[in-house]
Amino acid sequence: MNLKELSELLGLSQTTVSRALNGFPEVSERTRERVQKYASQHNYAPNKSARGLATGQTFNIGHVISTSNQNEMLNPVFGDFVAGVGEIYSANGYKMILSIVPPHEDEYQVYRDMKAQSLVDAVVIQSPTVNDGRIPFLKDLGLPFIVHGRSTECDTPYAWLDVNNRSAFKRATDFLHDLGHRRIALLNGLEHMDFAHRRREGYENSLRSRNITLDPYLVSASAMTEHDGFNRTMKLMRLKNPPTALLTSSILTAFGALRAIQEAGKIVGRDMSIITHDDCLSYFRNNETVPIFTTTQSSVREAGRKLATMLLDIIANPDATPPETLLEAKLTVGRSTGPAPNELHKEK
Amino acid sequence: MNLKELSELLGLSQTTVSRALNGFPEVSERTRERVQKYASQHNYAPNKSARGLATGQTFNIGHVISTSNQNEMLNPVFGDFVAGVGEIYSANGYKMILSIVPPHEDEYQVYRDMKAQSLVDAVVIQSPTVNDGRIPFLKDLGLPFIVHGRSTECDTPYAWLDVNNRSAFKRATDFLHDLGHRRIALLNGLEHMDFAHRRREGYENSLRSRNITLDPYLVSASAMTEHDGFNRTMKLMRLKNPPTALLTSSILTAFGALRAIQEAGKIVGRDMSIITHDDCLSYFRNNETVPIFTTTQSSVREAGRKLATMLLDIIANPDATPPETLLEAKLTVGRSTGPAPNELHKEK
DNA sequence: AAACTTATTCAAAGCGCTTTGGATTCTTTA
DNA sequence: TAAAGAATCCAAAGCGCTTTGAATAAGTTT
Repeated sequence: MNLKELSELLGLSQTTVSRALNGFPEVSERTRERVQKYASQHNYAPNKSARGLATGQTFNIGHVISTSNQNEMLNPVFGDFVAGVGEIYSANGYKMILSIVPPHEDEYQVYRDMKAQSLVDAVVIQSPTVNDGRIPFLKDLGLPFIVHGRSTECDTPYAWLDVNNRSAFKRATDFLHDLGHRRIALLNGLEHMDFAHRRREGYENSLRSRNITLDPYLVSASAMTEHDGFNRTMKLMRLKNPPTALLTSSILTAFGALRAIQEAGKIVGRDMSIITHDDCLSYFRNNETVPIFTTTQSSVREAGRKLATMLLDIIANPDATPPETLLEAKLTVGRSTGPAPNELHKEK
Repeated sequence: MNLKELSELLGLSQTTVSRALNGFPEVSERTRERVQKYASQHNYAPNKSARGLATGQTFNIGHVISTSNQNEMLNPVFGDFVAGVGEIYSANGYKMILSIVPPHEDEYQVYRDMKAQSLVDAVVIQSPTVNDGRIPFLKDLGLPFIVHGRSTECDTPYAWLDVNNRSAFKRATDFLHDLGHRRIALLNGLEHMDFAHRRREGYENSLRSRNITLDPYLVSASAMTEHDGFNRTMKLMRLKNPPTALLTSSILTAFGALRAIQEAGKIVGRDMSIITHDDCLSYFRNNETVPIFTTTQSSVREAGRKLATMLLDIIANPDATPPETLLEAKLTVGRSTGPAPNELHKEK
């Protein structure tokens, strides 16, 4: 069923039917209703390609995921982010085009093609690094975009939505300091990632404000896996002078840390405190009456919803100044933090 | 840059340029090379909408994710599956269209629209249930598709790729029986899901072959989260006659179980054995020299690659009989299983 | 009743590509 | 050298929609 057939069926011209369905004012309510009835009855929907060709708008949004770096690791946050974004897209008639870039292939070429083929109206940049090259590139290419996160050292204005990672980690570290902890380890994500970079800044700011010098043995950066959290925590506990608290970048890492601590026969929240950032992943909720972990939390799904809304705004309004949104993470106290064990306790 | 401009630049007709780029034989190699050089030089790529309109092929594949059921829970497997599938798509010029269906909206309507709009050439069905209505629906609609998993009670033939869940769980249960375990708990996924249904069959088959009657207190079905694994294991350990081994459906659940066991001061692999199914999620590897868990493993990413390859075959060859692929999971012995504690041990 | 609005409707062009059927040039063969 | 056959290339139609500019019908005013 196409427009021609539908209009013949109705005894109207294609113009009128098209206008009726697209809500133009110059068609009477009576015929509009008749047209809509027939359309849904015969399950008519305009051909996407034809419409795209005629209007120049695709109603597609591109998401490009590069699997080249860090041995095929996928950001665990990916699923929930996409779910949040996708909700808004489908409520507004947009579709999401997901492009997986295999190892050793050029992510930039994907954007170039998307532009040349008129595949998408805009793209979303995920997992930005410090000084991310994609931002100037897309500006230059003239493809509208928004960044989930930010990119330090990128001076031109661009649209973004980010969690205030610096303040979140400053606050978390302060909280531990206030509990008496003096040796606080940071299990950070890979620090070329912008979010990890900022988290480290927050951590360092807190140390500085308390006049505590940073012990390089206490900070490490790597992929955010359970496995990794376990190994790094094991290593920390074997130090001559181990930390009394850990700050981790992901709930996955936190669970790894917890396993290590339990395996060592220690008790979390007494012998070792943990604060983790929590993206509120749907299959990893930290929402018991008293949560397992003390967290700085910020729902990545909700972030997706907000970001998508911003992007649709950008598309509708391309010449406005790029919007920016900074979300504050919420510090939620759970069972994984407690006062620093005193010297006596530590010695036995 | 469009075809018209490019052909004018080259002093050729649009026909010739189009044929040159699409590999038709009636254009000389010399002009083909010239055309290709100019095209890549000027970053020309055919407009996707125009091409789709002219050929009727979209080179899009639809993935529809419904978030309506089970309180917005996303299948944790989603990310890795999509990564595997997407690799094959992009190697073959296909794009993936991801459609998130918000709660309380009709997934079937999404398929209807995809068909009516000629949005996609085919779709992938994920997370099939027992007697999944989408299979007859899509057949009826005439939209090519493939199922990741299978659907018990669905009698018409359809294309699918699945892990042999029944044999995997039979084998795992047998393995535990061979270690002397007699009270084996099953922490299953939701049993309207086909994979969970089959896993339960495998479990029951093993019990039956050993003449062990099923204790309903030992089997439960729910979402596959860490939280849930923890709670269910806690409950099991509080039974008068607790199990000595657990069979879990996901590595997330397994980690929850492990946490519960450790928190109870027990040792995994001695006081309580665990076997879990492992989808080889990229951020949840179980690949140490001696893995933490004994698993039935099968990479969901690899499954995605295979499934995508099958689907492209179906598209190229629509009238062939629907292909079927059954993958066998690999039983990998790790540190989470050991002989059943003897009665003496159990009594203290 | 004529002139002017206003409300509806429509024919046709155009979006950028592929593809049919035909035209042109270049080789080969009789 | 002419005719036949390949090898190249091209003009134009068509895919299904939106949109421009014009036409018709109905309602209002003078």
